[in-house]
Amino acid sequence: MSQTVDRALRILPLLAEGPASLAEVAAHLDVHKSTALRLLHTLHEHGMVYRQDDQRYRLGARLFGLAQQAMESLDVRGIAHPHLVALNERTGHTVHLAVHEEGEVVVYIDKVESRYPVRMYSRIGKPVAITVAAVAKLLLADVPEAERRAFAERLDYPRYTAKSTPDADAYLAELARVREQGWATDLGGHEESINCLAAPIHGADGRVAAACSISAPNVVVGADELLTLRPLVLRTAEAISRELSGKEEDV
Amino acid sequence: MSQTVDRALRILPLLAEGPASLAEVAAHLDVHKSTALRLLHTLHEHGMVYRQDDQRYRLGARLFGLAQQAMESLDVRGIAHPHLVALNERTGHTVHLAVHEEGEVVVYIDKVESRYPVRMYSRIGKPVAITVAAVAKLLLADVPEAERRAFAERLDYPRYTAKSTPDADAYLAELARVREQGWATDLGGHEESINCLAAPIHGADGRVAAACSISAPNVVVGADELLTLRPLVLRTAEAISRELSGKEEDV
DNA sequence: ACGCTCATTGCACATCTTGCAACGGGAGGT
DNA sequence: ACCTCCCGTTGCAAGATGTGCAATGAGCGT
Repeated sequence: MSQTVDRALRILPLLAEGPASLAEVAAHLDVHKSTALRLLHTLHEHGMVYRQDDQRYRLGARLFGLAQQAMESLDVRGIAHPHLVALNERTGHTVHLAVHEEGEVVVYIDKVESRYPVRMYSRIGKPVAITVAAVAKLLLADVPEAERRAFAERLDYPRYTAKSTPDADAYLAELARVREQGWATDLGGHEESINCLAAPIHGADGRVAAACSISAPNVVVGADELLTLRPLVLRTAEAISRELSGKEEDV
Repeated sequence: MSQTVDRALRILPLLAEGPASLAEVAAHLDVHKSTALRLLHTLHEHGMVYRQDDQRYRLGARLFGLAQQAMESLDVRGIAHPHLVALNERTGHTVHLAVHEEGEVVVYIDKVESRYPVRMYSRIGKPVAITVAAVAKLLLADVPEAERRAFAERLDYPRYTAKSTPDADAYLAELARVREQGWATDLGGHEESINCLAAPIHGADGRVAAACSISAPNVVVGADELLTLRPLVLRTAEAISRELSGKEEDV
């Protein structure tokens, strides 16, 4: 809606991919160099971009700080954290917390590392592999039918592994099942040797506000053994839901 | 420099503190509501802000993703990571990696958790307590004399603990010492019971490009015992420096 | 030393942004 | 149930603001 701001913001994803020179930025925006310069200048003053020694630009530290602060101020996160730690202590596995946001993105907003030496690669703030991750399935299974359908059609279905969700139809079927049963899994769909088990966290309005999961590599526990932890994960999610909905707000 | 973009960007730190309504945003910017609305709209389209159910705005998931991507594309980070993991494996303590950016901010860009049950609170992306953290001392000790002085004067010196750096003079003296000896510590200056030991990572130009540290609470190891790990930390930093400067780039 | 590329600045034009005023809808009070 | 108040939203005209051009300067490789 605002041309200038729109252009300025289009610079950020470009720089996220790696450093770029003024000329590259101008070309990307399809504007004159002087225009790009002024936009970069403004972004720079706000610490959103950083000018490295070779005069190329990359994203600035301010961005990290903002993202950080924003995540910490999320309600769910603060409430859920102790429960996630407890779950990690009882199972030893990596625990994740994720939320969905209209922009078609699911992101991890908290993580407690596995106590086993094998660690999986994931990071807070990272967009989740939406077509395969257990937490993503739960979050999307909750969006209204029509939207969900349109959304599924629009997605890419990367074949991370042989078990990855192949297409929209398979995904919608999976979402229906997940919705039905109230929990979700990802058995080797993202990384061949890693299994996840997730449960939904409900807000006061009954809708799915977040989802938490435990993940473990095959070498530590097999898929069936992981599934035996289902009651534990579900109970954790329910405890968080209750607290989030304020059903036990008192002292 | 660009008024519109400037206004749009001023919205972000406001929202980072917590959700705000349209009216609040407009008041904060000192502009008409309709103006604020259009800016928010543009930010929204880019996923930078999110509109919650109560119609108030908060920062959006896109921001997390951008920050994430930007951090992962930092050279130092990729190079340093395996070394940090190795250091963690040998000592068991929490390992941090931090960089400095002109905007007067030092941020953690990587972290490997302690293997001991006691964990410290810190998070990737978080701005570092600049006046006390060991990594901050190393990074600032390297900026040119004049700038360093001006900078130190401008800072606040929060008394986190009794051992926190009290004022600019003390800080400058500490920086001089750190510069001299080539490593830094924070002995209970940030949190009473936590000690850190940091070493500098040099870029190809010889300047300090980053710093890494190990941290441990008193209950696990005392300050003097932590200091015995100095050679290990220094060697880790040197290894990263060598690789970063391309002094052993080959196959 | 020369010529190249790339960042930077001043300026006049017009485009895009701005604030106003009017509309609409939801919540809360009577 | 009605009315009223508050807040978000929209159309529009005025002009401030952002834009592209062309010229300057800095840095680098030949």
